[in-house]
Amino acid sequence: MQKKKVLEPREAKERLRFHEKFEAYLKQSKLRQTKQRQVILDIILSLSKHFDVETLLSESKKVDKSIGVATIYRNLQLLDEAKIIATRHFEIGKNYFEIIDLEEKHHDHLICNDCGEIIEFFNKEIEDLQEKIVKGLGFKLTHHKMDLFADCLKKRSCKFFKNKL
Amino acid sequence: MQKKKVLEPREAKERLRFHEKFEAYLKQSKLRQTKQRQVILDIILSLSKHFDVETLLSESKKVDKSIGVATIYRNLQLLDEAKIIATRHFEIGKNYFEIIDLEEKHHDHLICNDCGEIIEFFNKEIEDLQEKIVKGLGFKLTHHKMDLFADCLKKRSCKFFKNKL
DNA sequence: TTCGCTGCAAAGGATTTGCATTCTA
DNA sequence: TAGAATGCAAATCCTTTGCAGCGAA
Repeated sequence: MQKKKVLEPREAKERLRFHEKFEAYLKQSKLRQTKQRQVILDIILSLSKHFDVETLLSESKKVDKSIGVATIYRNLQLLDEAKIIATRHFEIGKNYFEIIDLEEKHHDHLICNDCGEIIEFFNKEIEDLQEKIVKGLGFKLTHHKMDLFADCLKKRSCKFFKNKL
Repeated sequence: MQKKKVLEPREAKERLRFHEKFEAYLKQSKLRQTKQRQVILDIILSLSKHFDVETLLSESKKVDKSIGVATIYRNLQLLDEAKIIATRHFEIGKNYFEIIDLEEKHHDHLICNDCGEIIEFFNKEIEDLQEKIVKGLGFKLTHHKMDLFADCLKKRSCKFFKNKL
């Protein structure tokens, strides 16, 4: 099993590559580069890997208070199409978005019951079993969603626990 | 791996057991039995195992046209607490509900990309791997959600395909 | 000078809530 | 009879849309 990924703050060089990827997508789709699009992607890259609309909107407004919700939603859709972010829904009625690593590695999620922290992991054995099961039922697997919910055994290192101190 | 479960129409005897379970929950919680609650549970038991609010509401209205949405939602919440149904969210913005078998067997889902049909399955190997992964990350698994999305290889037996004929 | 893009506000869809009324225990 | 449950409508929450004006190419 793959080790827990440690999320480092994004470096300038990496951010540039995301901007280039978005730019390329815009050009290819004959869409325009705008100030707002730059700001939104900038903010996304400064947020933690998993974020919600509310956070993105309020952070974006700090840079340019005229940015509206509609622009946020329209561009999240665009970034999803450009495969720069992926849309997730861990709970009812609320969307989460996730920055897709440039290396494009698939992974599943472990969600901490105590603090809601999301940990990514990948396990080849499970992926293989999924293929096998689906095939056995007469289908061809296209994609999947696997979220594991768990209690933290080392409460001291849990974000939630820290907040209680 | 467990075979695909064939869903038989619910027998009167089984329905009675669901009603008894709900009744017991209501009594224990010092809540009241009402005509609407009976109707709603009746309808749920007559629907396919996975259903949505819209279907439940329209079917319930056929029995008692005065039943309102609020009552439906309030009772779905209650039935969830009573562990008679479970709330699911396969896609954004729409909830699905699922009748929990009296035998209470856990299972995962395969969702057909063609017709949306939901097939249940259980695989011990995967369950064991999940435990192992989570433990390795310093957590204790409490529950999980695994949904596999797939294309149907036998289009002829696909609900979606049939509708096209 | 085009259109795509934006902000705003209004519209939507799903779910919830407030309240007067009805009804169960 | 108390207070739980209901139906209705209004209110929320999140997201989408329509439109006139703005701005990138």
